[in-house]
Amino acid sequence: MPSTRSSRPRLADVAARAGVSTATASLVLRGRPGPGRRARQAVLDASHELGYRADRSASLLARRRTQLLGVSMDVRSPFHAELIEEIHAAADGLGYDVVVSPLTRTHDERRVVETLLDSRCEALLLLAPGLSAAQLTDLAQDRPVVAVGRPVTAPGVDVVRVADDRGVALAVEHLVALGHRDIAFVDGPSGTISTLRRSGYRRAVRRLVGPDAVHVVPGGATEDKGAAAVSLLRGRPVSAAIAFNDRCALGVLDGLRRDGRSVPGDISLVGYDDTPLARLGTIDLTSVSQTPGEMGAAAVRAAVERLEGARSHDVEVLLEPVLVVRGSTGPPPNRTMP
Amino acid sequence: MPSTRSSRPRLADVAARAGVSTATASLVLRGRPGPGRRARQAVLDASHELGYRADRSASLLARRRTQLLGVSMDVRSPFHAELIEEIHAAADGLGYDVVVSPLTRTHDERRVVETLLDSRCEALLLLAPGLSAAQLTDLAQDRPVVAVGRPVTAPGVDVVRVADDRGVALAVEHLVALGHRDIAFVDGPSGTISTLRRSGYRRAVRRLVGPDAVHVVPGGATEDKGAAAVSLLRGRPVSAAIAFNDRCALGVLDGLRRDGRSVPGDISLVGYDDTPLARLGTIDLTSVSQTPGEMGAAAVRAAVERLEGARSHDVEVLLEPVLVVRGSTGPPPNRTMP
DNA sequence: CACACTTGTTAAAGCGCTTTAAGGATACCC
DNA sequence: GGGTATCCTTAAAGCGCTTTAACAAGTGTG
Repeated sequence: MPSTRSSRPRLADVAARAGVSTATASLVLRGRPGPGRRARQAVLDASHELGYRADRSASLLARRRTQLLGVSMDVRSPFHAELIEEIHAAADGLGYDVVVSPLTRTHDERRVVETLLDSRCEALLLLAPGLSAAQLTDLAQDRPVVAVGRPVTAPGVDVVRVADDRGVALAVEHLVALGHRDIAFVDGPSGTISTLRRSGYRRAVRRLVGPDAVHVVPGGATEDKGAAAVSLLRGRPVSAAIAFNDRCALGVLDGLRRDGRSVPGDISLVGYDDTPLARLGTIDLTSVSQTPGEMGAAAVRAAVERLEGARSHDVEVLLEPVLVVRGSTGPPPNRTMP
Repeated sequence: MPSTRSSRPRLADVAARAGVSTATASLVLRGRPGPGRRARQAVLDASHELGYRADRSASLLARRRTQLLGVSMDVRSPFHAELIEEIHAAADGLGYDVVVSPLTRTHDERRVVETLLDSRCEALLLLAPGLSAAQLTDLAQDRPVVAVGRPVTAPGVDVVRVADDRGVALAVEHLVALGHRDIAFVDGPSGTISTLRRSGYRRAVRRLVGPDAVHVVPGGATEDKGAAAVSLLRGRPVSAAIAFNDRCALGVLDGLRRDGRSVPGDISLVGYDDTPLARLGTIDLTSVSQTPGEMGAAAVRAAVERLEGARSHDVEVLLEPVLVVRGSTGPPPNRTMP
């Protein structure tokens, strides 16, 4: 009996209209081999005429595999937004679907993970997870877990991140190539990431300029910390600065301008993260990109490899950052380009 | 038989362990009346010991109502991010759950809506939908549809938005109260929203200053348009400007500073949207907020009213904007506060 | 023409939960 | 002690789809 309710058509309705069983209809609609030309066409027509769409809950429930990847994200982060796009696209290409659950005031990471698991996803991609290594390992007991963008050592958990030290080194190389020799680093907040970036800076400057050229000033992750760092930049002749991230760089930029120093005329400036902020016409900041495209693809790949049994050992995917050159860097003053 | 698979525990496992039927277990776990103290406690204990979590697909499938609200969002928009937070919180409070599907390069609005419908959500909250009025009306045939933040006239569709003209009027009132009389409006791109904001400006200025004080200069929605508008501001003595939105305001701000004019010393500036950008320490822009908290709550309320049969006619919820005063506005130069 | 093979199709058994109608206790009253 | 109202509890029937195993029907063989 075709459903008389005004609700959406059921698979049974399509099958009835096509004059076949629901089994055949199901096979056809998912492009599985089996049904012959006649049946196939009939089902397709019927489905189209009825405007049929499979009920996802029912499919998921009946299917062994769900082919669903659960992604947690900080809904406020533009970087996560970019990652989501890329993850979506990459998953699509591999026949997986994505369910995202945003971290909000009312839904902390634990709750988000639960929501994700409740929707039967087969793997978890956690963007910059705040969970402890132990919690992550625990989660990874029952399904693949990929930590994206956070350097964490948790057995069983795959990690996809960008080489922070290499990113800062790129910035140094760029500035040195422009002729700079007095390059300062405005440090970030204490933590793994700052440490990696700072040591990347140290090593690159030592190598390319000399051991005495290292000049790290305290800063932070926000504009005000960057602005505050500007006064510390006066102690030594500095023709360029690399900031911990774009927000910090923005503070530095603003502080410099208030001081009457022009960027990049008097001083060149490099940020980190390549946020939309950096791309704004009025800011136009040279910045190090974490290549969200690569990260998203790598994260999906890591999860799918595990799911399809192609790998059972942990992996850490270390991606190469890319320097995006914009208007905030140029040759140092009192010098001409070679 | 308790499931021997290593998978998560089933309801049947909990029931078995508690020594009751799955029916009782289900009732207890959803806090429904019926089961007595003993059974209740036994189920709760068993569930806890097993770490049981209900499978969402199965619940949804079995339940009549899904109590699910589908939300589409532009994953890049910080404003949408705020809305999502608020919607989530509001829905939570009314016993509804939210499934969000982000608009991305690979998933346009049509596809997002389909995804949402496939997950059995009972109503659609579309943030700034791009669909035509006809398409929206069509969707609203089968379920409540709420258009959030876009003024659209589509029969059957509820609309929740902020009164754009009132927002600009607030800005004018604030500036006039500070003593300004020469207030320019940097216009936005052509469209409904610009029209509303512009006319709000016109009416407020006519009323509070005089018919000749109206001064609209062409602008746009982005920084470069704002910066370009600065030169047009020189023709007339202007002590304050209201920009179409924050991004445009940012351009104006930058242009003014380049001209050597200080904000708010020489000229006061007001933006629109109260984006995180406006809150940055170095920008500190007075701006009109669209009150995402109110919008989210109103949108959820609109959907739930329809779902629970409390209303069957269309409704347009027009919210009052709020002016957030920051450092970019002050008294005009050569004047003392009264 | 009986035999094994394909190939196309379907009946029926779930997936894990909710819900309804019916069944068992228990207690209370006349 | 039988009747009945009150509580708890549960068996069983789905929710809409997928999948497996079995079954027709058609194709060649010996």
